[in-house]
Order: sequence, then structure tokens, then C-alpha cells
Amino acid sequence: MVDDEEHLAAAIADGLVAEGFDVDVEHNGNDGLWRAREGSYDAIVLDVLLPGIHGYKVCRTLRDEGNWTPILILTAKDGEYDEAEALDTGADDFLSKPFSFVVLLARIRALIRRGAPPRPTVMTCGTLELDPGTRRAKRGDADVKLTAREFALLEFLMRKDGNVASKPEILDHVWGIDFAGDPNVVEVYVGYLRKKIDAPFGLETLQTVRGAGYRLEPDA
Amino acid sequence: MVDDEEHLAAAIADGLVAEGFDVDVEHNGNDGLWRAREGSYDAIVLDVLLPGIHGYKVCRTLRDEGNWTPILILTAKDGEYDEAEALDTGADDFLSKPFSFVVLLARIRALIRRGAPPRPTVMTCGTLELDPGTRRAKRGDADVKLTAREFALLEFLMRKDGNVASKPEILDHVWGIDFAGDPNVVEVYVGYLRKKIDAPFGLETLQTVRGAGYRLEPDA
DNA sequence: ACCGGCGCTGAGAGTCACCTGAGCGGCTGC
DNA sequence: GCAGCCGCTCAGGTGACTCTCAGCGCCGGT
Repeated sequence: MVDDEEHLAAAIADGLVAEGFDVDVEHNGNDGLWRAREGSYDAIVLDVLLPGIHGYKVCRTLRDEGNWTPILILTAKDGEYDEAEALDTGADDFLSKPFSFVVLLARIRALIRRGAPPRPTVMTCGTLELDPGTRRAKRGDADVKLTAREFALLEFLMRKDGNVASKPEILDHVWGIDFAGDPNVVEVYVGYLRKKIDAPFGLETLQTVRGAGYRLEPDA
Repeated sequence: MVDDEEHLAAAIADGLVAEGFDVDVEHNGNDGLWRAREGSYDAIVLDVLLPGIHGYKVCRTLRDEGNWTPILILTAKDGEYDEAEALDTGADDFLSKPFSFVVLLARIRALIRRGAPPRPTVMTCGTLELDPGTRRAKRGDADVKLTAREFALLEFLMRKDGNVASKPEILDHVWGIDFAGDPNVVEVYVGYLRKKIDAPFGLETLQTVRGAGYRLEPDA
């Protein structure tokens, strides 16, 4: 992980460690490049705006040197750089700040999966299946099509494993800690999810716990 | 970080920030307690000698409230308090002043790595079960539906483990110290609880101790 | 037995949390 | 450039929940 915003980098690193990854952090382009050359990493998360060398330059340099470690580029949302440019330099994936941790996690998994032998990453809750690697969801044998946000929300709820997730907690993790909009989005998206994973099957696994949050229950 | 020596607190906070941590500082027990309740922190560094509430008291209070955020207690080296006492209150680690910053850092890292100690999430009292994680309550095999307030009250009574909870105490913990309404609510909600956890089963486990408060007794 | 106080309860009102449908801007694919 | 999807906001509606109030019963003391 190469990012000069130390708070953010530390927070993400912690989160990744909690998910079972082994993470090294650097805060500028030179050190990042050096690390990437030395170590053999499964993936690199790289901010574009870095002291020292620019992120794109790091990426380009590694590729020129024959290093094809999967790279995920982070950019500021309204920045002057766009996805095309990032991918031009040889990056494998692209994410703009602010982003939700769950999305980052899913993309990192996808990157590693692409570069390494596939691992079973699928989560289940009753007849509900969710594969963060392929970004697919199923209820029983039926495919369920989810949008990115719906997927992130469902993934977060499944990760909770039956425990109640409070609304602020959901906002922090699925929409990002810097989300400033209407907290009502959570209710709206819970509604969307119910229409896709419960209603068509006559189930009610996504329960609201009034005054506390939401809970995902396995169906019989 | 809760420490009334402002220089020291600021120095340590700076050091931690430089290491990539995100730090909030408070200088007295009350504010520290309030912060700890509000925010979701990875760890708390807590001095024992504090204006307002004593550090041990803060620690104990958080634990009583079900908050198991890792806590590292700081004490004066030759003080009257010892490690056993600190750990008794529910602290996870212990460090006496003066200490080296590197040691503090290492311990904080260890605490966070370890995470919140795996605690038995489900509480019982006779045939009564209550799970704060899933927010579910059961009497024997029967599910009991509780509202948020009822749940909080029952949780508080169960945590008392058979001891009497006084009405003011209940008001402070279940309704909050800033509750200004009619203290009669407690009686009302005790009534609600009895109708849900006792009456349908012919029990009388939620007993009133006239002039003292209420007590939750295990059934046979 | 009487009386004061503490606790209990039913009714009711106000508030709050949640759900939903409509709609809008932005992005994507055609 | 247009159609469609996605993400989000907003406002209205509804039912659940919380709390107040007032009257009454019960307990304990004299």
C-alpha cells in the first residue's frame, strides 16, 4: 500500500490485516517503488498523488522493468486524471476517492484472484450465496443481479454473520466515513435488496431491528 | 487517549499520529468516558489519575456497559495502584510511568492486533437468554420480542447478575444521565418487561425490592 | 385499623423510525 | 445524442414506540 495520507493508509492497512492480508505501507513514491522491486507482493495499492515520484510513474516504471504485479490505482474523484490514463500506464484496476472499504476489498480480491490460482471466496447465508471475487450473488439456483452499492451493502451484512449492523456503522463501511449525504440511503438500499433477495422468494431474511439496525438471517 | 497531563498527552498523540494512528485526546475522566461511548475506537489509552472520574472507574463503567474496546491503563510507577487492580477492572494491558514511547507503541499495536477479546455474546439468567449481538431474547425455546428500550433495560438488569438495581441507577444507564422526564418510566417499563418475560410463563423473576429497586432472579 | 407513600397500570398523545414512490442528475452503452 | 441504469434525495405516510398522567392498590408503620 502506497499512500501519503497516513491516516487513511493506516486505516486501510488495518482493515486488510483484519481480513487476513499481510500489508506493508509506504508513504511516498520512491519508497513504494523500492519496496515493490524488493518484495514479492500479491498486489499493490497505489495512490497517484505522492511525494517523490508520481503514482503513474511508479506504475510505468515497474511495468518497464518487467514487474507485472497486479496494481490498483487510487485517485481523487474530481482529479485531473482519469481511468483511461491510469490503465494506460499498466495498472490493472482503478478506484477513485472517496471509496468504501468493502469495494476496495472486493477489487483487491479480484486482482489477486486474477493473478493467482483461484481461491474459494464465496460466502453463504442460508440459500444466499455471494462471491466477492466474481461479484456474483445467488439465491438458491437463481442468479441475483446486484448493483455495486447493493453488493457492498449485502457483503457487509453477510460479514456480520447474523449480528445486527447499525445504520451509522453501515454508512461508515459501505458508503465511507466521509459520506455526508442523507442517512436515509441505507433504508432505501435495504429496500432495494429486499426486493431482490427476499421478495421474489417469499422470504424475509433481511430484518429490521427497530432502534438498532438491520440483521441478515439465514433462511430455513 | 485520556490523560490530564496535557504536554505528555499531546506529545504521545503526535507520536501516534506520526505512526499512522488517528488519535483523539481528552483530559478528564468524564469527557473520556463520553468519547469512548460515542466513537468506535480501536483502542483506548487511559491514565488512572484523572480529574472528574478515576481511570479505573471509567474502565469499569465501559465494561459494565458492554463496551469491550481494548484499554491500556497508565499508572504512576510508585503509585498505590498495581497491575492486578488495573486488570481487575477489565483493562487489557498496563504500563507504568515513566515509560518509553516505543514500548507504548508496541503494546498498542499488540492490543489492536489482538482485537476485542472474544466475549461470550449471549447472557443467561435461568431459562432467560439475551444476545446483544443479534438483539434477540428468549425464554426457554420461545422467542421474546422486545423494543429497544425494553431490551436495554433487560440487558442492564441481567448485567447486574442478581443484584439490586436502584431506580436512579437504571435511569442513568438505560435512559442516560441527561434524562429529565418522569422517573415513573422505569416502573412502566418494568411492567412491560414482566408482561413479556414473566407473565406468559407464570414466572416472577423480575422482582421489586421496595425502597431499593429491582432484581432479576433466575427461575428454577 | 388507619394513613402516607411507594409502586402498578391502563389510556392516550406525541414522536420517531422506517418504508416507499417519485423524481433528478450523471454516467454508460448503443 | 438518446435511452436506460444507477445512485441519491426528498416528502409523505404509517405504525410502532416512548413517555406522561392520573387513579388505584398494596405495603409498612404507628
